[in-house]
Amino acid sequence: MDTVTALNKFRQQVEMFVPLNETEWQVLMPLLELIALKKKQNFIEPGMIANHIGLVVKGSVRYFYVKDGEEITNYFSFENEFVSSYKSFLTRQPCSNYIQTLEDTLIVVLNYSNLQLLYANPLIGHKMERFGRLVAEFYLLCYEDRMSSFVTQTPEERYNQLLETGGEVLQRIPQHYIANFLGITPVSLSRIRRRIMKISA
Amino acid sequence: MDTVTALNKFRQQVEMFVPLNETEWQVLMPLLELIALKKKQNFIEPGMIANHIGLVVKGSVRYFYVKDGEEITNYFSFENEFVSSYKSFLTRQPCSNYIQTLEDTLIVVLNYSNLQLLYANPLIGHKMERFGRLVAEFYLLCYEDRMSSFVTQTPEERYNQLLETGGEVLQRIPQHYIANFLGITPVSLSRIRRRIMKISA
DNA sequence: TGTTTTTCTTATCTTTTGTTAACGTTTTGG
DNA sequence: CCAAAACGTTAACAAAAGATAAGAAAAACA
Repeated sequence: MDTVTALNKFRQQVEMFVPLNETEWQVLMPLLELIALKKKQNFIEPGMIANHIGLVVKGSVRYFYVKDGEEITNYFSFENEFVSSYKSFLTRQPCSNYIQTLEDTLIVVLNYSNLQLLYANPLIGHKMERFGRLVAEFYLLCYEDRMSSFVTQTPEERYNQLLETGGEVLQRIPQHYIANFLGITPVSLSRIRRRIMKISA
Repeated sequence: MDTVTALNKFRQQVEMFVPLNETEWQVLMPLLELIALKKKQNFIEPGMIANHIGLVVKGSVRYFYVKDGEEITNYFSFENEFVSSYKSFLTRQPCSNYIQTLEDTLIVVLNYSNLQLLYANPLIGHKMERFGRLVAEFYLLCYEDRMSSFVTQTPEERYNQLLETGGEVLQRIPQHYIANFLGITPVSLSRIRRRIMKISA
């Protein structure tokens, strides 16, 4: 994928939240960079301060912690989704997790200080603040749903719901990552799958 | 607590995110309302569209779903915290949970259409958008932490962490609500507490 | 292609949690 | 102040999940 296509996908995704006129795009565009990562490369590592917020224009990433030497997968970002260690990015504190590509991945990024400049820019600041608000609100709702699912659903219910909503993406992700995502062990997910098989068979 | 004091607490809390000059406050203030609720009254119920975002200036509330006739407590808001069914408020879809006071409670609220007017107001829109963004980002980080805790921690670890961070607020909340909040049953929390007692004794 | 690594399943055993019910205590509300 | 409701603990049993290990299948890659 060439740079122009990548930048256009970024623009298109921003416009899902706020429309941009040509002038505004000309202010924003020069501040973007394109990062290409091979499979299993890290976008961020523990100890680093997340300097970029990005949009995955091709490929996918997973977020994971290392606890007692074990990787625990926490989240994913796929094509046309934003990617960052928001906590580190927003608080300017060192990150505590990895973000690693699951396949060869292209990410359009905007760095922290440039974003602050945009927020403060009278030409485009109001609209960028709105954009930032709407993105944060969007993810707030995603997180709220997932948070609730841990309280109101059993692991089996969470897995069934993921099957319904997750779509084809699930086929591309190793199952033990999904197990982590659901808050259970890979062995336990395997048992849940067998239970479901027996019922539907 | 009188209205003036309540409104001032609201202003003070907004200024934790963005400073307001007197002119701006004079724009914002007339749009606020004060809601007083007695203990166990509902701030919102399933089926309603959340029309207000509020700040708890006195008292506390809990969020809960009803599943199979059972109340499942999901979240709390205490003094100086914002309160709303964000999903319903932001998406304009009917709410699926209750928000109910735990004690006599005062809430300063701003309704949806007034907030949209503020966002669109050239005088104060940029700053209000920023305020909205920062609040959303703040809760995003809270939710992210809680979400992670379900993936990376055991119920016992979550309870221990809650003891460390929760402070005196925990004393005021019935334990079975806390159990729900941790994603376990009241019986199980009781056992966890006994296990901890034995270890520390 | 063939070898190594990763992934998934299965089995066994242990630990934890859920479920239900009983009991004593505390709180609530008339 | 008293009766009713709510709350927390405990017990017993069932169900589910964690830990560990082994083996088969699939994927990676050289």
